[in-house]
Amino acid sequence: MERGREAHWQSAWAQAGLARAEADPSKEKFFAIVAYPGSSGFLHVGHLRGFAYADILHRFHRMNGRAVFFPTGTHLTGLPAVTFSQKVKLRDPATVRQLEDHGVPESEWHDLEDPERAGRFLGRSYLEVFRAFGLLIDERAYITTMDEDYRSFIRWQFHRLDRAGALVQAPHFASVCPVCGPVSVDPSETDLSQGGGAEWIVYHTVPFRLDDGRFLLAATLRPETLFGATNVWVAPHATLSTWHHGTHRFLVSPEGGRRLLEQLGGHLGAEVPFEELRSTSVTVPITERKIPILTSPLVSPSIGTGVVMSVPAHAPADWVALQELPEHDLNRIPPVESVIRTDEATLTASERELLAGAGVPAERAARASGASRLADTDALDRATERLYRLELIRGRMMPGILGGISVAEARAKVGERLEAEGTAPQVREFSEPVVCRNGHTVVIERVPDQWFLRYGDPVWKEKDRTLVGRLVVRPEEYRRELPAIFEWLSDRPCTRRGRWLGTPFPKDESWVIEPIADSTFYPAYYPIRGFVASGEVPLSALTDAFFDHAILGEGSGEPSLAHATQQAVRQQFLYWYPLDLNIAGKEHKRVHFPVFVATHALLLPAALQPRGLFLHGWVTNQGGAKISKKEVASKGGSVPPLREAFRRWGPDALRLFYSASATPSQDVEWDPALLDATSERIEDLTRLARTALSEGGGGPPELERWLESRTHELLSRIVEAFGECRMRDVAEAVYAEFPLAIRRYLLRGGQPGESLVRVAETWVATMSPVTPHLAEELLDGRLPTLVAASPFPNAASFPYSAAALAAEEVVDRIEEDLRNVLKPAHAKGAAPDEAILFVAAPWKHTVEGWIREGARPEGGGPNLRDLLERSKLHPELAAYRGEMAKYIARVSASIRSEPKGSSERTDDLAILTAAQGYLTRRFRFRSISVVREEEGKPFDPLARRDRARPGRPAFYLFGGVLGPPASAARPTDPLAGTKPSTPES
RNA sequence: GCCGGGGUGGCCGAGUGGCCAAAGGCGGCAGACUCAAGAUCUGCUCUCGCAGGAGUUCCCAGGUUCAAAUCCUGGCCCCGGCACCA
Repeated sequence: MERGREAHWQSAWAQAGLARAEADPSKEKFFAIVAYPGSSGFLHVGHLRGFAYADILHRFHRMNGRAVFFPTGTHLTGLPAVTFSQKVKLRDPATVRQLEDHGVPESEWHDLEDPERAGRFLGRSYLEVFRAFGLLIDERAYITTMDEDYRSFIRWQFHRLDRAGALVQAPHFASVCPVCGPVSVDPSETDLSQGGGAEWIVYHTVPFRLDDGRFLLAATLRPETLFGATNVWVAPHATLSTWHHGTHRFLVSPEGGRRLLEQLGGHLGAEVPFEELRSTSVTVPITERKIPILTSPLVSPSIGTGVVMSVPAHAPADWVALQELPEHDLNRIPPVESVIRTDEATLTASERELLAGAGVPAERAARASGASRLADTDALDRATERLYRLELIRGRMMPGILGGISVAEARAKVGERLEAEGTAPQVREFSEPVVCRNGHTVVIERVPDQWFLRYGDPVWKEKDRTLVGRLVVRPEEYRRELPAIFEWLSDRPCTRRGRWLGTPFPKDESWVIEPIADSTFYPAYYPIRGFVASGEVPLSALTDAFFDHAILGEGSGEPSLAHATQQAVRQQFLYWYPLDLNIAGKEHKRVHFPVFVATHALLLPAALQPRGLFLHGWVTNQGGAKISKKEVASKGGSVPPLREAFRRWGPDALRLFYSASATPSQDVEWDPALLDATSERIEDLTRLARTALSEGGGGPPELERWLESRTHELLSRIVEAFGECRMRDVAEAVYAEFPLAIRRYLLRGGQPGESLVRVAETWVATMSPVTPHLAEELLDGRLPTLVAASPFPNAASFPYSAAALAAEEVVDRIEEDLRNVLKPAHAKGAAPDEAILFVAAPWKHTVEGWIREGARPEGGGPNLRDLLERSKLHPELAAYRGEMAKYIARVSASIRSEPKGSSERTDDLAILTAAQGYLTRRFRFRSISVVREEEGKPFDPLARRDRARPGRPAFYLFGGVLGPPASAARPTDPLAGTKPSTPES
């Protein structure tokens, strides 16, 4: 298709008003959304997959006579737009290149330095992309989350949540930049310049008591190993801070002290040089053992509390540190003994390898990993990780300790016991340094008065469960997982402090509602938005009373607004709600979907609950990773920006690519070569469709019947697949199997004509949901309306004939059999070019029917004797009784593994006679004759004719160099250079 | 660790007990058409096979069954999630 034609059809759809959702009580409705995109930058090819699915479904339902509503919006809440505007301000090179790629004139850049304006600008750019992609979105309902009306809606929503008791305040830990405020630590590094991959590590602490009542507070991931503690480590030349918490005094490194202060409060007191403690010892909690304090370079004061519990039997680093210890220190520590055992028999090969040799486990693991000095940090880390993991999974405590329970249990038990004493708080830390955009180190801080949504509330959860049980969820794997996701769903912080975009939290405007929390219920606002956009409902009327009435049917509505208007709003809402389908990428599995479902479950009555969720995979780069913005660049980048993708392949190729290259649940790998292939495929189909739509004499009636039956079959399958959102199956049927059927028709000698044209028009119409531009282009001028506005083809308008399908299968089957025999023959240089086909005698039909009746699914065929007995009741079969036994024996063995399917009785003689010309041409034979098995005296030296079965004729091949057949002179290689014989009709 | 999903031919990817040696696409090879190229069409693309067949395959090892890619047991490996991320 000429590239410009897409724009032509898009404006034709716009002119016909196809995208405009019109409530029509005489029609069923279909209302689906795609989770609206955030505003972190320009869209790329990865973003369009969900939109493609949504549009395909909306188009399908529109063609089926439903009123459809496909709205969208832009999510401006949070930091993404802030960050984007910041990058514009700083003229970040990658961002500048994007602006240039998208043709944004430099004069407008200044405007984009404002976060809200930048976000709105990005939202508008998304709409342009959607139009160019051929989406039929009703833009009258377009929202951004910073629009005044949307914020009124959100305020109302939070009032309702509050009234339902869903909001609570509680202490919370959060990542915070001490200078810039709260930040989100995630791989997209929106807020960060470093450390997006950081995880939270939660350390247990172990308080080692000094004689004067102070505690040396060690941090550890494995509190259960305290039974094997031989000493405590601090860094050489360390100075320790005193952290006062409650009535207790703890000695920790200065950094550790600050961390505890941030997370747990208290205050910091005197600094203590380690020298003061050098010769003292401490008491291990629980065991009450006395152990020394020693120094080692293995300790980093900045990690944890800067104090380390040494367990040389189970921590490779401790073991190695011990080897480097001066004699006089070594003498102070108690003997090293294992406190955890692992059962040799349960180990895998690689685990056994880790624990090979003699010594305590840490010693073995260090040896196996090649770590002998503290300087071997990589090897030590490896040894540590493997041993920790192994002992956690397989380990049990030694029999004398805690009764030999498993390590996992022991860890929980020891942790609990320590905490119960009030002297062993947990301390959190990032797994790697995290640095904010402005270069400050991000820390974890306690927020005492964080607002939460109580998703964990048991009463609420019960409502979730009920709804989840009723939801239609695709794909199936996700449906299975969903109940578990709701079990895990727990209270979520729903507000933030800082310079985020968003709606101020109604109960306390010093907070801003957090991005996930303000996008849980918004589909309910879409049906109303049109009234606001048109001015029918002024902003001032968007009060709680208004929404109570419009969405919940409660109260009498907003007094300042005409009753009739409010009735209309309410009707509109009730027409479109419930939402039929919420479509989103798999990243929303645990983010958006659960809270979307939960909020609906809480706020709406059963009849208005959402009906379906649809989760799709990503578009990934060639490594299988989700596409990131960095990869998108017109030059050199592996993923082109959308404008260029549309220019190169056209929107239809992209849409087909998204639907056809993987099941919706799977990721599709972005591969330009595949896009090239897809767009070529569209060209192929175009040619085929044009041929099929041309004038001509038609084909033999039996062939047309077959084509129509195939069309019937395919249409049923397509409609069914649409209904279950199996878009890949749709694409396969429409873009692979349908053309295959048409090619077969042409190959079999069918000509374009009335029948083929009707089929081809139908076929092209089925393309309209997935490749709408192509469909319009091909049927341009042939339909009274646009294809997108015409009814979806109906299988019932094509007669279905099982006999016609069965007949074609007979031809297909004989082709396959002939090919099978010809292949080895040709390999040997033989080239038969004449064939006699023997059609099975009528009695075989009868007998084969009996065999099928008698075949038992659990195996074993019918009894030979019974069948022969039965045949005695049929005098007309008497003559064949001899052959019959042989035939039954041969056939009943193989019949079990044949399809039980169509027992359609075929008139093989008529079918093959009709296909004679085709077969002759196809195999470039000189002649093919079809005879009844029992008739005449055809040439059959190999006695093949006995093999004939109903639907599967026997044959004898001869000619070429194969044999000395009836006629003598013929070219030795009839395949070479021979023109196909002209088909007789 | 816990929860979930997986491992299929050169590649992508269908396929949940029987025409499955396994759809479809991509790639490759060959042929037809053509002065030629391209496009298009046709065939082939695990091994063997002068008669429609046989052998060995769907991560590995066992098992159930007349029959296993599909069910069961054990193992190995991979991916995702478990956070103030839309």
